[in-house]
Amino acid sequence: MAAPKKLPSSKEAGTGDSSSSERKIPKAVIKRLSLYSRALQTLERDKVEKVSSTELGEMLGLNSAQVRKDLAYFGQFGVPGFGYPVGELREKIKAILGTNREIRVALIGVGHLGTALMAYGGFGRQGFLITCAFDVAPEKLSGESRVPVHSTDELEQRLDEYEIDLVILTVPAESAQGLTNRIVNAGIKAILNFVPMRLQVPDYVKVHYVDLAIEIESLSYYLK
Amino acid sequence: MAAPKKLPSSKEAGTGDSSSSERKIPKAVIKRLSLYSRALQTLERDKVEKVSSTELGEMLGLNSAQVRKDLAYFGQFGVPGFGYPVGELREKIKAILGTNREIRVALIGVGHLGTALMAYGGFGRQGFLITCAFDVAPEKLSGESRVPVHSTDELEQRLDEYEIDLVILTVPAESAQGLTNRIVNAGIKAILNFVPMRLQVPDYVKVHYVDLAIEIESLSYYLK
DNA sequence: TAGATTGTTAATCGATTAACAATC
DNA sequence: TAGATTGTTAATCGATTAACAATC
Repeated sequence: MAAPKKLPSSKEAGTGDSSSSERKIPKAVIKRLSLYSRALQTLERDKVEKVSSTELGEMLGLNSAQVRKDLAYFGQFGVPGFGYPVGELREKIKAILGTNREIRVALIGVGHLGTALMAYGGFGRQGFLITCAFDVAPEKLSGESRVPVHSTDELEQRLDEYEIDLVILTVPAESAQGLTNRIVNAGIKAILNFVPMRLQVPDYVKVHYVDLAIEIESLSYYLK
Repeated sequence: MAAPKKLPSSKEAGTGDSSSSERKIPKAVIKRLSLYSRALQTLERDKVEKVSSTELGEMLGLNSAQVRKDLAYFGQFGVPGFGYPVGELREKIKAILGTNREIRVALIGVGHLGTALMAYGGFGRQGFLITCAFDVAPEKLSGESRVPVHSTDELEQRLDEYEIDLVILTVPAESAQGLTNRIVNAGIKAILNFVPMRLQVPDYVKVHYVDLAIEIESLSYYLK
């Protein structure tokens, strides 16, 4: 295995400037931020120009205090007695999330689920572009797909070539860890993992797990 | 101060008792229960006969105290100085989850994602059987599919006919609430919802949300 | 017995909600 | 000004972790 490349250069070492003075943002807040973004998108489409924390909370099933507190982590976006300006707030949230630009995504594992995710419109709508895909047997897939499907042999150079930011992993469990090691070494820092297993990654890599079998199994507890 | 209240729970062995006297089980515990189940399945396959809370925790990235506490909600499954018997514990967890029997599932909305989920092996492996599917245009789909695809016109009678326990919802947002009302009226009590919107349901209906766009958008926060 | 590991209580940590002065 | 709603602090609630007596 090749040695890791460019880690984020050590600005943080010793200086302790930016990150130490900022309040730490809870993970749950980040997740709600993109809920807010989508709700605001809907309001914008409907030509609504302002929204209160109570209204936004009702749309999403959240407490109004929670909405205000979440937003206040990042600045003063609201106007007392008035509410929040819809368009402006959405832009600010997108900037915070970093989704005010196109995010380039690669998908590894073009099976049933992978194919469905490539065709799924929900990603593109939020500014995510599945740019290329990988599979062990690309030749039998490339015709079907709207995006190029490459061999996993070419993983490292293609991730670089396409300037990929984020990887969606939909491969068999046996190959998941090996591929993860390779993409991490290639500099990928965010993985959306559909493989039902824990991935070992360095601390600076963020993995989100989507575990369909667990979702359905834990649901069945409530059937009784 | 009064008499001691802790007693070795030998009376637990019988039938389930009234919910009012039971401690309430946190939602997070239920979700981990099915993680335990799957980990134990792996151990069983590998002919491992006992496991400690520490080992189980390491497999899943959980604290050993949490593992013990989670399991202790439901009884005394472990042996001090020894650990937990793998096969027995798995059986008990499956019984608690209610997945020690076949759970019959219907899928509504045979688009890309629906098709992928029908083909996805992970459900069947945990005892879930996708028995039938529904779509507004069943005729162009039924040939492709291994399970019968019915018109949504026949929703109520077919859910009854197939004795469906649980519904997976993969339809466009516009039709989601209407269909939800119908399946709830037909007696369905658990929904796995892939539609990116909140569903209005009575309190006794349990909905789990899988929101792919949110997962990926909130990931991108960590790219910077 | 000696060693290991449970079940459980107490301590800690984090997240949600209520309340209200500030302010538009 | 009068009414509305923010931002923020304090209170509450819930979940995780540490510690250890019980016990196999």
